[in-house]
Amino acid sequence: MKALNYHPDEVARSLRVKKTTTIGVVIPDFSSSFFVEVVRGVEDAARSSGYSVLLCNSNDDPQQEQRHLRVLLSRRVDGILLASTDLYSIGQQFWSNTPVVLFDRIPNGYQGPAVAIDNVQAAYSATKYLVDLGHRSLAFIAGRLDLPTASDRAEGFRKALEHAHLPLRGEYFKRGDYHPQSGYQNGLELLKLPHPPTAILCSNGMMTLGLLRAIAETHVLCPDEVSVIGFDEPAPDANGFSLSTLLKPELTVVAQPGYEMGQRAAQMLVKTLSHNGSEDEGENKLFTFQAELRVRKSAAPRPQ
Amino acid sequence: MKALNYHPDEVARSLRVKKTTTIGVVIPDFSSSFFVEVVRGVEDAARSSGYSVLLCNSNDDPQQEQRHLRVLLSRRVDGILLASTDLYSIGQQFWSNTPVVLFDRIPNGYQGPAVAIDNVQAAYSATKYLVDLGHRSLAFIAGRLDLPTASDRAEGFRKALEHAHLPLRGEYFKRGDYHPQSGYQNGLELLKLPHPPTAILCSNGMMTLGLLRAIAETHVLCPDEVSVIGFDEPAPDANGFSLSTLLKPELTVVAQPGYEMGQRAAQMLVKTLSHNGSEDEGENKLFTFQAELRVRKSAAPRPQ
DNA sequence: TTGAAAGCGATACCAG
DNA sequence: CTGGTATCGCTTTCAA
Repeated sequence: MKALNYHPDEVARSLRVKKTTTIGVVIPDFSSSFFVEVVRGVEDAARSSGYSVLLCNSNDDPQQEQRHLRVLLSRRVDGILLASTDLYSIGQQFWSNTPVVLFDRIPNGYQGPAVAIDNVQAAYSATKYLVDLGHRSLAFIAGRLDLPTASDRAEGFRKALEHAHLPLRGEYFKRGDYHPQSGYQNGLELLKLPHPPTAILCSNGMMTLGLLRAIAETHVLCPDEVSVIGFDEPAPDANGFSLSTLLKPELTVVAQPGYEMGQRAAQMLVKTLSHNGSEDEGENKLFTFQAELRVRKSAAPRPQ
Repeated sequence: MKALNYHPDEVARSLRVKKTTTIGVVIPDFSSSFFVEVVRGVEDAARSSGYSVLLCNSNDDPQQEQRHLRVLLSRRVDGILLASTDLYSIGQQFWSNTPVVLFDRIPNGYQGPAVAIDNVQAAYSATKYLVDLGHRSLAFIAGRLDLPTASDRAEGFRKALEHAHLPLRGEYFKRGDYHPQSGYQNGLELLKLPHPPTAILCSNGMMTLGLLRAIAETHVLCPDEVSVIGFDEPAPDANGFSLSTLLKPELTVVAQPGYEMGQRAAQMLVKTLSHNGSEDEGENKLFTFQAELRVRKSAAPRPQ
């Protein structure tokens, strides 16, 4: 029979059994290698459970995100993985009874299933690492502060300074928007200050790209004159071959386990689906990964 | 009505109207920033035409690719975008009447709709560029030679040497598999040769990652002792912020317009779908992009 | 213009 | 166990 290639109609089947064995994934930025890694993890885990993946890119636009979610719901995906660009809405409304697992961007106090890293801790230890290297003038380039990832990292930075009894100077605290241009712009401003910082912590990979460009253009020496730690590997590292290790100074970063986060999020969702929505399975809370400080060469002891 | 959030059931609709407004995309490697760029282009173009995207990663495994295609067909996607890892099968069987647009990897003599770059030409001009810099000992790291992308690039390399009346030495022609490890391994072998080449052309981004690592480890100076040109940007360049420009020597590359290729492929597919399968619309042939040689610093005149 | 009925291709159920 | 039939939620058609 099937030798003469017959493919059972999955859409008819889906209509009847009321499930599509499909999960929807919404990410805010397809240029970011962090989110690409997450998607890779999701795809792998989903496939190995027999699920297909509908991929959506909101491009950090709340309207597009809403439209994507509507489409996914219309298509009757069994569940949704979401890194929302519009957390306020997420927190407020419950737009459906389709299970959702949030990743990376989680509203404060969110009770549902989610996976993320401990951003406060991650930024704290990166900052402490710089302090321990002797730096006293530390700058921070923040992301969109309406997002917990950004505000938590800022919080971690603040806390570390406080514990070290170092002042937090206003001109050393920059607000970016997670995109490369803002890393570049804020980087330039920091480097051209009368008293530039001797170390900069940058809140994500895209902005780090911009910051590195700013450093290159101003011919400031890194790490001799300024130390840099970035969040995320700015480029995917395949099989341990990471571009970050080949950069002018090898880049010291706080690396999030993107692939594992994606895998885990997908697994949590699939488990919820097989338990058929029985919400409180114990697994249904926030799962927190630990970020890893990858010490390379871009952060060095404070120059004299 | 819809104020009380009602989402029309797209799966029931699909069953009735016999179309899903969904396209399937199968890529061979999710670590490769080239394919990620393609997917980004596909996603954008698809969404703007109202299509959703089912994403599949074959991981360069023919079996997985077959399974993915079966699933996509079962799910009644309206069309498929495919960079196949198993071109022989593609050329032979016509597994369905679901429209397919091939991208990047096209069997020789394929008659259907497809988008790619002129790989012979791309490798030819990169090689000629090296020859014009005075290099006489040129090496080439090939990809999987069963793939036209790989064999065409090899062909372009050969042709350029021939036109320059330069010999093609066996130990300078390496076979890789498009993965980083093979770029690393072959790179080491080349660099440790009694008479190492003064220039290396590397067939894709992943292998270039490996090659750069080999160069770093052996402390060979690039471009002073060996010039390097890679295919593809090994990292995504977001809004003009490319990591390649921040590498130890800024990397000279042959860049494929991945995003545009993805867009174009999706557009071709969508057009075919709206013309309802009337095959020969004039648009339905191979669309060829031009690769761009991005001259930076990793390729320099031959050392004395 | 509006409303009722048939049917898309599977599954699930019930009777034979 | 085998086979006929209702059903999923929508579009389409046809009749009123």
